[in-house]
Amino acid sequence: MTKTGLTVDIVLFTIRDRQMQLLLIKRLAKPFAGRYALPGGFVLAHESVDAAAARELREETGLEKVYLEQLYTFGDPRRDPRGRVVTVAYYALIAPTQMLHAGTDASEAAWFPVSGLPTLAFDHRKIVEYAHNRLRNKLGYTNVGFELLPAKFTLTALQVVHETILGETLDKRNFRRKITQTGIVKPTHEWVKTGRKPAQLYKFRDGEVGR
Amino acid sequence: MTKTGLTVDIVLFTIRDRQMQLLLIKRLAKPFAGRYALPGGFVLAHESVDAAAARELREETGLEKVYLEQLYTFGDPRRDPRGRVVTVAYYALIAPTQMLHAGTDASEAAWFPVSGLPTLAFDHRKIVEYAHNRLRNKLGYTNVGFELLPAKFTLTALQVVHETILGETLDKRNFRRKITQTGIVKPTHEWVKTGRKPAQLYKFRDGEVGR
DNA sequence: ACAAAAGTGTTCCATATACACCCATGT
DNA sequence: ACATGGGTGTATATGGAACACTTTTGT
Repeated sequence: MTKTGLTVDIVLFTIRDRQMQLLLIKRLAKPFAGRYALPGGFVLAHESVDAAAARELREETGLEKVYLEQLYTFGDPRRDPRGRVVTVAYYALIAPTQMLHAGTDASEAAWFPVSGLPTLAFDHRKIVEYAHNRLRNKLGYTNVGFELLPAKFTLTALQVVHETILGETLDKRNFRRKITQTGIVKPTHEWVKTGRKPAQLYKFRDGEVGR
Repeated sequence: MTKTGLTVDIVLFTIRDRQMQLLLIKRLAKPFAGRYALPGGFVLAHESVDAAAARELREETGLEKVYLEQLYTFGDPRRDPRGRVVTVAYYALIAPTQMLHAGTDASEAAWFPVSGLPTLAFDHRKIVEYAHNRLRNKLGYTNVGFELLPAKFTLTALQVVHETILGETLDKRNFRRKITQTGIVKPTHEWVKTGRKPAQLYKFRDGEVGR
């Protein structure tokens, strides 16, 4: 029974300034010391792989109870110069209003727009692309979009989320009709002064959907 | 750096007698000796996880170059009574015309309809359900259906594939129009006497798509 | 002759798309 | 007053769903 190293890596997305952004951490240790990499680390002996992903995310960002979904497992024997390390990749989504607490190890973490990433360690570039694709597809048949917004949001903010993920502009009237007619959002009757004219806040159908 | 056991398991589907069927192998060794399980085994030290899946499938069935896609990684620490073993699950599709060669280890292999499986070893029941769902979904936006047919097939045979995967009957005229109008199949002008009236054989768009 | 599977069109409905103006407020 | 983002309706095109009969052959 051969044994292998097993890690998890997390692509943590948010939307800021109408751009998809993701969190990278500057590596302190070899290999790839000084390079940016995805948050992640080794799976411990007695935890599930899913739990390892949640733990690493918590340790490196302070985030709990975020949307976290397994992506794909990358198992090329040469993906890690230390030797055989298989990684199970996840992606996570948070609202830009959620703040991060610095990790216990004071490594340097920073947000980067997906369209302007530095050179990444390991095969993390490939993982990011895989995650970005998954997110785009998933937007079409699920409600993942809401995970990138706070509990209450304007319809324009929701549209910006969709436009940013899809990389194309959408017609305002068609978008609003589709969203409101499916009953997926409920008006809160609260109003915010975001631009000039106040906008109504909406919330996701049944409360907060696991946030 | 903790190390864990790593296996691959393969859900090999085919369609026979208008039923989804999958291949199971009776385990000889402990744990779960005597129980049926999915074909699979340990990932070797220097092979990629994908290669391990292809190798196990070849060793246990003689099949090469079949459609093989990674599904999901199951990492509950209690899923294997021997201790920590994470498995990367795959699913594979073959035409019912493709014959299997018995594996080198003369273990007992048999086809079972998905709707009448025996009790399975490990968490393999969960893996099968995951694979079955993936296949159903994937049929809607890809051409996986063709992987369950020989290179040349009648439109009725293709419809049976779709009906069997979806578990519902489809309208013949709507189905044929959709298939032929997208140009996804080409008529071969060969005819087979399957029922009473001869039926035309079609083939998938560009040759054999990796079979 | 009859049973069995092959083959073939049209209508309707739902959903997606294209498109432009007025409104409330802050500066 | 004007600039900014919020909010609203209609017409057309497209894709999916419902629906029944004729044809060819083997028995």
